[in-house]
Amino acid sequence: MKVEFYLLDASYEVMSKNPIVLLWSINSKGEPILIKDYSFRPYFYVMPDDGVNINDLVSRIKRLSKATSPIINVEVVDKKYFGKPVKVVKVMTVIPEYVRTYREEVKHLRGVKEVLEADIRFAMRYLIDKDLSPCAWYEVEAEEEYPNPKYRVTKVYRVTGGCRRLDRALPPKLKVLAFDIEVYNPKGAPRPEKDPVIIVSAMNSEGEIRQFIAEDSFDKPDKHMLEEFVNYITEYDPDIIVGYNSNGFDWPYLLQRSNYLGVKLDVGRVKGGIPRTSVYGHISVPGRLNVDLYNFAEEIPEVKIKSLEEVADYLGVMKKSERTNIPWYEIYLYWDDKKRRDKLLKYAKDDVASTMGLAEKFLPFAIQLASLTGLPLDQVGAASVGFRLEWYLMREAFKYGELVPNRVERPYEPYKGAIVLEPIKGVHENIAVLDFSSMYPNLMIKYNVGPDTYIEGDCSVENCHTIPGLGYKFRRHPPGFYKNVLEALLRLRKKIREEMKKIPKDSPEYRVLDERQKALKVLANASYGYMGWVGARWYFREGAEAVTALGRETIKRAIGIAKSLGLKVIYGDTDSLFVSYDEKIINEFIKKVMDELGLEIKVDKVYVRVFFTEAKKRYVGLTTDGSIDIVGFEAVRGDWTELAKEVQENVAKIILKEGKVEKAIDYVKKIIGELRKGAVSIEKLIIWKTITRRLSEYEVDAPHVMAARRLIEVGGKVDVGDKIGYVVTKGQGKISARAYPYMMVRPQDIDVEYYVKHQIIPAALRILSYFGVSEKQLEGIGKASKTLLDFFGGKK
DNA sequence: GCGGCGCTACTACCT
DNA sequence: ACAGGTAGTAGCGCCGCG
Repeated sequence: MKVEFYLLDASYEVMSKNPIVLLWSINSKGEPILIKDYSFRPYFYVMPDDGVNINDLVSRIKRLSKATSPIINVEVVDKKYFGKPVKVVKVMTVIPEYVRTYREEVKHLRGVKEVLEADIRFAMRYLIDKDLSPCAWYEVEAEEEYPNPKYRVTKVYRVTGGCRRLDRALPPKLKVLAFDIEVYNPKGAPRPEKDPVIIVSAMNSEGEIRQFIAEDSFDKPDKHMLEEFVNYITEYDPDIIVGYNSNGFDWPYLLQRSNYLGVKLDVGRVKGGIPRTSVYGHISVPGRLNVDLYNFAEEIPEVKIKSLEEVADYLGVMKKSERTNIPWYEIYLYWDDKKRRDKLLKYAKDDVASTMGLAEKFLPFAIQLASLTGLPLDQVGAASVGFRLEWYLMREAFKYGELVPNRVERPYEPYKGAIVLEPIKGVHENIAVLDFSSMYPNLMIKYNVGPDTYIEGDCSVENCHTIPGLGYKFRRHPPGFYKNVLEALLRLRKKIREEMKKIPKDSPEYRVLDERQKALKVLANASYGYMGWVGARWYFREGAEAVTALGRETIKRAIGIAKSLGLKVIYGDTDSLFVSYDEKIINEFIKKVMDELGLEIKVDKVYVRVFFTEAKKRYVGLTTDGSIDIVGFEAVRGDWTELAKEVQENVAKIILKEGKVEKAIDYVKKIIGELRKGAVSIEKLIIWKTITRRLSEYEVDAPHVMAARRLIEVGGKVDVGDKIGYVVTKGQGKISARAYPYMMVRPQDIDVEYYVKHQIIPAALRILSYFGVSEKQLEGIGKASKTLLDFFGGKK
């Protein structure tokens, strides 16, 4: 019979010494089903040394076979390695774990150059070979098996025939369960062997919220509640479980705590299977997709502090003003005081509702990324950009008959990057910002850059591109791996964008396609960085170096064209140019760039006014719709106080919109006055900085490091990657000696003068000093400054 | 013993 | 744990100083 299914995840089990691939899926009715494939066997490739008798090697490999997992097939196959045809030996065994064993033995055989594709996990191997992607629809020839109570699914099938992809864009209705735990934490960081889980909140796709609450007993107060929660999960039977930082906190805590309590966290679709740590540091729940939404929040650069409430606020899921908030270090107080428990429950409810809200925002994109890269939904978020692209490349390599290179440790080799122009400082009016569209991917395509197209030695102009300044040569034909892959990605994206034009913008299909084209763009844009990443399987420094060299050449020639047309170039960075805006000339410029350089350049935006200091990568622009763009300055940095950022933004607005320097000065003075009066709340004075290594590894006692140490002294926990919020207190000497975690400081102990001198004044002067304003003027001792009119290029 | 200077460490940004 | 280019703050060692 034919079975239609939407693939969620793949895993495998070994039954009586045979591997069975398990395809966890949803059928057309939305029911969970399991499709088993008994026929697939693990394998890897062996690359022989040059001149080795391959048949002799084959027989020597055969002799390694062991009874527990025999080598069932050894054959010579034709593949390609970096584009060159090669004969390799394909070694097949039975039990997936034995790939490792045989790999090690084969590696040491005489005449073996390399062992390849032995590090691809079995379930993923299956998906690649069968061209199956998670989060896509298929139809397979299969037979129904007797129901097995071991699996919590409606039906179990056994694959009997082929599988084909269905052209169905929309996913089935997936059951999502959001959850969030609150833990008793009187000593700061909670300890699983001592501190109980006090509340578990769960919300399902139907919008129902359930809260599980600990008992008020001294002995294992959370045991019963955790059992109830486990029951609830299996009863609701979600396809996807989402949390916020659940891989980093909730799951590890639940696992340790349940271990201590003797509660079995039997929440998967395989009876008795418990969550366990898996690849990319994510936690895998058998048969379900455990997605940590924090991974996706990390990819929003606009949000600097990635707490659930900040991210939910930014995405419009739940406004900060509408939610109950309790600082984490006070949670236990709300639990201890029974009159305040209601508030704690409300807080927990808001958290889980926000989490579900984030799921609605992030999952559509995550689903597209999963179906594109072939990584299961629960891994795709946890995998870094480099790994996502790499999985995509591995799938493509299989289709081209290309062997996947091994990951090898290499030394870091720096190379030259892009050009950044010296800006012309001051205020400029009517400026267009032009960008090359996907400059690096297009250069890679145009010059056929890649490890397999690189030519050492002589090559004629008709046959090769030569990279300016480097002399590296890349053959023109045939296209290499990167070119093939990138063209396919860009072509597909173009096709999707065309399809989108045909359907209504508010339809679910439109949204799916939009998320898909975004995912395609992410992959294409990562290709250059990936090629220059020493950890990449397809690392190729000369290629990455060639791309940046071509980029520099391209932008230089574009500047030349702009100048020849009489456009004034104000600034430029990598693939962008800021030029005087004259529609006619700009159109001519765009055309000429296309004709002469063969690359597309487009007007990204037009600034009515834009202001530069002498610094690169920093400017403020007033757009045609009246909004202010701040780029690079303190106002957009997460490690400056809210107060300083606000001051700088307002100064920028006053200057660019109204041109009133005096007004800006008065405004800054007013804020300084308020600060000195104590009228500024402590939240606006917190400096947030990331801890990027273990505290013992720091060479200098920077303020945020000292603050982190002080947090640990009082029982707090600091992990690599955490942001520490500190304030500077009164006293003498180094700032680090006076930097304390904000929750440890009373408002009257804040060193207000530090904030005047090191936050407000520098942030304001960054812009105002160009207009002749001095620190003294902001401090109060007034002196006339120039008016903005003096600075508008020659106008009167 | 201490202020000034230059260098280094560190973080976060831009494309 | 995709790249290099850049700005900026604070710490720290060193120098000179009767």
